Amino acid sequence: MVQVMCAQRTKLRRAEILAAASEVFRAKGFHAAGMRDIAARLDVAVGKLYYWFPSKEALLAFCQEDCLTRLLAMIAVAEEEHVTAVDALRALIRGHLRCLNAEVPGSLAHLETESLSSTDRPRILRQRRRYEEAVTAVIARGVRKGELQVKDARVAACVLLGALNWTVKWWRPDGRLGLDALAEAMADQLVDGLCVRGPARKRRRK
Amino acid sequence: MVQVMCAQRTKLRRAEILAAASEVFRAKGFHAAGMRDIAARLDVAVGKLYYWFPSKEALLAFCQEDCLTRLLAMIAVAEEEHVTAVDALRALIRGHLRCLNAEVPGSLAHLETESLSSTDRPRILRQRRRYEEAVTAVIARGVRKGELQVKDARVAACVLLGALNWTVKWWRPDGRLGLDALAEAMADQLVDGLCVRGPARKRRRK
DNA sequence: GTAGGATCTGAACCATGGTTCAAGTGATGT
DNA sequence: ACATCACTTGAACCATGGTTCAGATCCTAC
Repeated sequence: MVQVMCAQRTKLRRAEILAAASEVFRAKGFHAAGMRDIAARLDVAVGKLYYWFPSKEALLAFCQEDCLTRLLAMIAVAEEEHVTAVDALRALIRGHLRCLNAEVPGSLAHLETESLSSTDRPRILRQRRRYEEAVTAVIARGVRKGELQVKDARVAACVLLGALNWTVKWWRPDGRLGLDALAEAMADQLVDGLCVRGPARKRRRK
Repeated sequence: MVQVMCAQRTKLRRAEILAAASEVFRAKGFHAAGMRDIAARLDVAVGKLYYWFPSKEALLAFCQEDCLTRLLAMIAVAEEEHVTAVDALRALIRGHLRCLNAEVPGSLAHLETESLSSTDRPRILRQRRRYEEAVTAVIARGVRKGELQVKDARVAACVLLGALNWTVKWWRPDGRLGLDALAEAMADQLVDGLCVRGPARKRRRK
C-alpha cells in the first residue's frame, strides 16, 4: 500500500531526472553535458541525481534503454498492423521519428553508445542490434514479396536509420515543419525515391 | 628559398598532426579524445601539438575546415561535369562518402560543430551552410527540370546528407562492402528509392 | 666549431566536472 | 512530542585532461 505509492513516486522522480538528462545530453552531447547542468535544469542539487542514479553513465544507459525499448515495441506494432512491407516501413519511419524527437525521455537513443563502457554497454548494443535486425527484416520481407528492391537489406537499413537518426541534429520542434509532415516527406523520399521514373523506365545500371 | 622549405615542412608537420587528430576524434569523439591520445598516436610529446596549434579546439576547427573545403570543391566539380541533376546527385553521393570516409585528414567534417565555441565557429558554420545549399540547389534544379520530385528541396538535402553523414558511425574500411560499392548502393537507394514502382504507378498519397 | 633560431620534450599547473558525504529537512507512525 | 526513515542539500574531494613553460635537442649559417 505504502510501497505502491513509493514505487510510483520513485518512478516519477527517476523519470523527471531522465527527461532532464536526456534534454541536456541531446543539446550538448554526452561528454559536454555536466551533472550540474542537469541538476540546474531541474533546479535541484547535484547530490539528488546520485541518490536516484549511481552515475552519469547510468543516466545515459537508462536513457538509451528506455528509447530502445520503445523503438522495439513500436516496430512490433508496425509489423503487426500493416500487411505490406511498404506500409510497415512508412509506419516505422513515423514511429522512429516520434521516439527520437517527440517522446522526450531518452530521445538521444542509441546515439553515443561509444560513451558507454560500463557493464550495461553490451546489453544496450544487443538491443540496438535487435532493432536494426527488425528493420532489416521488414526490408527483406519487402524484397521477398517483390515490393522493394535492394541489393543488401542490411545496408539499406543502415542508410534508412542514418537518415532518421540524423534528424536529431537538425530538426527542431519549433521549426516550420511539423514532425508528422517530416515523417511523410521522409517516407516519400526514402521509400519512393527522389527520382521521377516514367512508366516502364528501368533502373539505372545493372 | 629557405622560407619555401620551411613552409613546406610546416605544412607537412601540421598535416601529420591533423591526420592523427582526425582519426582520434573520429574514433572517440571530440570530447572523449585527449590531447595525450593524439600525441601518443604520433609518438611525440603533447607539447609538440601546442607548438603547431594553439588549442585542441583549433585542431577540430582545422579538421572541419579542411573537410568542408574539399566538399565544396567536390560539389563544384560534380555540378560542372554532369548535365542531369540525377547524375550530379550520384556523383555528389560518391564524393561525399569519399571525403568523409577515405581522405582521412578532417574526416569527421562538420559533425560536432557544437563543440566549437571559439572565434572560428561562425566561419565553419557559414561554410557548412554553403555546402548544404549547394546540395539543395542540385536537388532544386532536378525538380525544375522534372527529373526529381520532392516537396521541399532543403529538407530533402538534410535527409540525404543525414544518411551520408551517418556512415561514419557504421561503415568501416575493412568491412566486406567497399566504399565505391557503398556509394553505388546508396545512390540506388536514395535516388531511385526502395520501392518497386510498376509502370504508370502513381505516388502514394497526394 | 659555435651562435642562434627553430623545434621538441615532459613534468607541472590548474580548471573542469564527476563523485562523495556529513548534515539538514520533512513526513510518517507511535 | 519524538524517533525514524526517505529524501535533499551543497560544500569538498579528487581524477581527468587541456595548457604552460623552462629546459633539451637539432639544424642552419657563418
